[in-house]
Formats: sequence, structure tokens, C-alpha cells
Amino acid sequence: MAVTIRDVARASGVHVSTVSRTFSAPHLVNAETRIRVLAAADDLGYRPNRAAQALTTGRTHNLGLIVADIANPFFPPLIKAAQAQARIRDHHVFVADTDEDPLVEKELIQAFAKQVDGVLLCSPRLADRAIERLSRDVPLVVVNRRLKSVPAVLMDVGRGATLAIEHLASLGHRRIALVTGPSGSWTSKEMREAAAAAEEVDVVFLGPNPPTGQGGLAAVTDVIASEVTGVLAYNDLVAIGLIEGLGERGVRVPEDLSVIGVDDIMSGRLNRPRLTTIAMPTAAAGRMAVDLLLQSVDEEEPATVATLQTSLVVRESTGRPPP
Amino acid sequence: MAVTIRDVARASGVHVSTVSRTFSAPHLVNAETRIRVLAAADDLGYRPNRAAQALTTGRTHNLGLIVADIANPFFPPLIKAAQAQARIRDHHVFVADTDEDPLVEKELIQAFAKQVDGVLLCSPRLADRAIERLSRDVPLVVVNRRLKSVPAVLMDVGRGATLAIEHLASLGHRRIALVTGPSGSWTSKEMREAAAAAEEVDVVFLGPNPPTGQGGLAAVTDVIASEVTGVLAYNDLVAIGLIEGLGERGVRVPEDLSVIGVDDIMSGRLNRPRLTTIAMPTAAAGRMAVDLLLQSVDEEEPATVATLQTSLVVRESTGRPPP
DNA sequence: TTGAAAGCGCTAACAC
DNA sequence: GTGTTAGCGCTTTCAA
Repeated sequence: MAVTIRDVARASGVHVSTVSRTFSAPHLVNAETRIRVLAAADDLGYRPNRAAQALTTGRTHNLGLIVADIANPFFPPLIKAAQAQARIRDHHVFVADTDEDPLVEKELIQAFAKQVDGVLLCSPRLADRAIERLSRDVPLVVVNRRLKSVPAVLMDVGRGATLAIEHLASLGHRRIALVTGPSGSWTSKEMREAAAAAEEVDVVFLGPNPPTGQGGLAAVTDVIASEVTGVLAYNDLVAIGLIEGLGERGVRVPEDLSVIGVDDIMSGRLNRPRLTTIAMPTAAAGRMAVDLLLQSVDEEEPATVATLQTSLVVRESTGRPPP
Repeated sequence: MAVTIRDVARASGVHVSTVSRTFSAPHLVNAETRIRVLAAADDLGYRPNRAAQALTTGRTHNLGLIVADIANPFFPPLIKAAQAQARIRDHHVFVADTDEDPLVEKELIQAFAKQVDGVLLCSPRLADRAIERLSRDVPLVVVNRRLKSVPAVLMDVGRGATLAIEHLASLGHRRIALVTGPSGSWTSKEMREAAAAAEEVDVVFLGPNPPTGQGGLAAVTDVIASEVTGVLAYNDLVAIGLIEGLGERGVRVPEDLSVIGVDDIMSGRLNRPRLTTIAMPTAAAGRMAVDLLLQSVDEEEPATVATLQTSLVVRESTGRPPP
């Protein structure tokens, strides 16, 4: 076995409790003793055993981070930012992937419950009630979901959708489609509400759809049948699948149909057309979520909600409707 | 605090050890007792505390997975496969990102050492010796790195590079460039060796470069100056950056210059030209790595090396050299 | 300022 | 087949 607090105690000629104190409350220990202990610890290569610490303190210094799909390029920047922020605050992040399955999501939260101090739920697919129930087992922070009793980081995709629709309207579009996402998705709901409130254009709702390229591909027939001149897709992946499928049917983007995505995952890629999209503040959300979670772990705060701005990035997949 | 083994013992009228046994060695306990204990446990919502288990058994049921950059689309499929496989084998995976920094890599391994049963090091940037030293602290399995004493999963990128170069040669190219990756990268080294062994073409070596779009962009000037008609890039990200930069200088791909990437991260995307690339068996590697790691955790096996095949996917970024 | 001792939740001999 | 007991590595009273 590795070197323990006891080895350090023996090497520095003090009791284990003094060693413990040297690390957890250094100001309570004599400077000379402290130096001696630290030297011995360094010498032996001592590193505290987090599992043992967790047992007495109840704090693991680990956070769980659950996403629907790591392979969706929307998530990695958020994960990276969360990890970086957690690292700064002396925590580690445990990432897990639900494969878009609410049941797996629930299982993962329960599995995490005992081995982390809190869980970040990103774009959950679980029902509100289920999340609120689980939040009694372990501190939770949700990203892109609004609940009464759970702290949340929201990206204002409703506002983004409104901007996107206004952009289409200003180009002359009068009838557009909203290709919605998974049924459990809060962002999808926000987009629906924003679209329903649009005044200058008629909106056709198509969905729910899986939030993937496949989802977009599968929506092609409905989009064509709906006789719209513009589409706002649930996310960039869906938009890309859609554009591909449209291409196979001879429908050109943006000449015949304008398409807008959400997330801005394609920046700097070779995609043609370059996608007009709603950019999401993913990195900021990751950092903020960690801060909120850590805050709700050690303080009994009322549920905070942080809302971050989105923005419309106009590129080449939108244009005037065909005459 | 949550419900413990003691609560279950009280509720079912047995001693804690019987409860413990019911979970860890059910065959050693009377069927009736077992049912009673299980019922009580279920009733109270008992879930074993992994940290406490870890303290006695020395097994955390957690695995660490370290990658250079989660945002590089090469990694997510590997991560997903590893997580899925770990889940099947009753383990969780802790993912961390080094931001391509060997020092962070080392820190992360040490931080993981106490809280996981083993660590998967994917495309490490650390020196061989450092890795071998660290492998004494915690069971390690490396992906895409070959070491004497550490089990490894290798993707045969050398063979892939040979195929890629043969492909270029068969199209008529006689002078090509290899845009290499980071200096610590084993795959980059394998590619260099394969390129150095090529007989039908002259190879110019350009690098090292960061394994990103930026890296490709920055290599444009050297590529143009080297007067080659074909390029094999360290990975798809570099290839894409390169093609973008080339486009800005008026060099067309594949008409003026052929480009081949590695990883096959762009399948089904809208990229133009669609990238000719060496496809990597990432998902298989993720699964295999978990199996190897778990094997080396509980058995004292000699270091196994698994080599997985790569394949050349010919698309649109390669063609005949200009006349 | 330091030591002694109890205990976190669980497992693993060993005894009955 | 089940209970007893000691202890994993650490923190945290409480005394000294």
C-alpha cells in the first residue's frame, strides 16, 4: 500500500493527528513542527487519500457532470470549462454520458450520489419532477433547464430564436419551420415558445427529433412538404443533417431554402455553406455551473438562476427566399 | 447522512456483517435472510458507500481517463466506448483533459492515483520514462504509445500512413510533405517512420505542429514553400486548417494539392472537399483499453499490447498532381 | 500546541 | 450461516 499519514507521523516524530492538522488546519500547528511534517511528507511522497477523507468529512472533492452525448460538439467546451474551473477550486470532474436516455441519466445520478459532492446536469432529458426528487439525494445544478428548487444556468436560446426568426423575416421569409429537438429538452421548448410568439412569420412545427445529424436527415421530407422558405433547426447537428438531405433532393441552401442552426459548433470548419447559427456561451456556462454547484454544496443557498446571453451569427446558410 | 449498512441491519434484524455479505457474497447467506435483507435495503433506499468500500477493499470501481483535448473530435467516440464498457463491468470513468500539457498530465495521473483503480492514458504527451515511473503508483494502460512495461492499445497508424503514401504515389505524386504532430506523440513518430521508409516518393518533414486547426493554418507557408503536390497531415484537424489556409492563398484542394488527414472525424459532415483520411478504430480502442486496464488491475499480468487496424478512406481531397 | 481516542461505512478474518 | 472483532486512512472532539 501507499504511504499514509501514519508513515509521515513516524518519520517526523509526531502523532497522526498532528500530521492531519498540518494539512487541514496548518495555523493550529507550531511552525517548526509544520516544517518538519511537511518535509517528511514531501520526502515520502505522501498524498492524502481522498476516499478516507471523504469518509470523515463527507466531502469527496469530486463533481459529477452528466451530458446527453459527449460526441455532440456542443458539450466539450462546456466540459473543458467546467473541469478547468473545478481544478481551480480543488475539485475533480467525473464526466458521464447518458446516450440521450433518461433512464441512464437517472441511474448515473444515483450512482454519482455517493461518490461526488454534487452533480452538474447538462441539458437533462429527465422530467422536472424526477430531477427535483433526485436533488434531495445529492446537490444538483442544471444547465439549460428551469426548475423551482434547483439552481440553474440557462442560455437564453429563446431570445436567440427570436433573433433568428427576425433575421429570416427581414430577408423576406413569411413561412418557416421549426425543427424541434427531443421532447424532454428545455431549449426546444424555449424555441417553440419564441417561435409561437413570432408575429411577422407563420411557423410550422416539426418534431420531436433526435438532436443529431440523423434527426435532421429524417426531417427532410417533412420540411419539403411543409412548403416553407426557411428553417430554424434544434441545433447545428440537425441543421447539417438537414442540409445534406436537402442537397440529395436537389434543394439548395440558401438559394432555395434558408437554414439556421443552434450552438455554433462549426466555426472555422470547411462546411459549405457556412452555417448561420445561434452561438451559445458554453464555456461561461460550464464555469458558472461549477461555481453555483460548489456554492450550493457548502452553503444552504436558495436556488439561484443565472441566465447567459446567446447571439446570432449570420453566415452563408441564410438568404432571401426564392422569388 | 444517508442510510448505511447499519440501518439495514437494524431493520432486518441481522448484524452488519450479514448485510455486507448479502451484497458482496450472497451465496454465503441463507436465502431467507438474504431476501429479508434485500427487502429492507430496498425499502430504505440503501446504496453502498463506494468511498467506504474503497477504504477496505482498495478498489474504488472508478477508472481515470486522460485525454489531451476533449474538444478534439477524435476522443469522444473513444471516451463513449470506454464509458460503456466500464459500465458493463461495473465501473465508472473519470474523464480529464490535459490541454496538451505534459505537466498537467502528470498532475492528473497523480491526483487520480488514489481515487481510481487504474488510469487510461490516451495519446499521452509525457515522456516514456515519466509514464513508466508513474505506472508504479497506479495501474496504467496507454493508448497509442508503446512502452516496455505498460499495457497498450495501439492503432496501426504507421500502416495507415503507408497506405496513404501509396495512394498518393499511385495518383502520380512524387514529392509530398508530412505535416507532423506534437513532439511527444507516438502516432506522429510512427507516421514519420512510415514516411521515411517510403520508396516511390520523396518526403519533406514539416513540424512539429500543434494537433489543431491552428497548427494546420500555421503550416501553410512551409507547405507551399516545400513545393510538394501532396500532404499527409498529422490529423484531420490539421488537414482542415491547412486546406482553409491554402484556400486563402489561392491553392485549390485537390486540383493544386492533395491532402490526407488522420482520424476520420468528419464523416457525414458538409465539408468540401470531403476529406481523404486514415480511419482510426477509436471505439474498439476504448473498449479494449478498459478490458486491458481491468485485467491489469486484478491480475498481475505481463504487459499486453493490442494492435488495431486502421484503414484508408478515399474521398475528395486527393487527386492527380497538377501536370 | 500536541496527543489520545473515537468513529466515518464498510469488509474480512475468525469464531461460534 | 451468522455474529464478533479489528481495521482501512483520515478527521475531530476532548484532554493534557
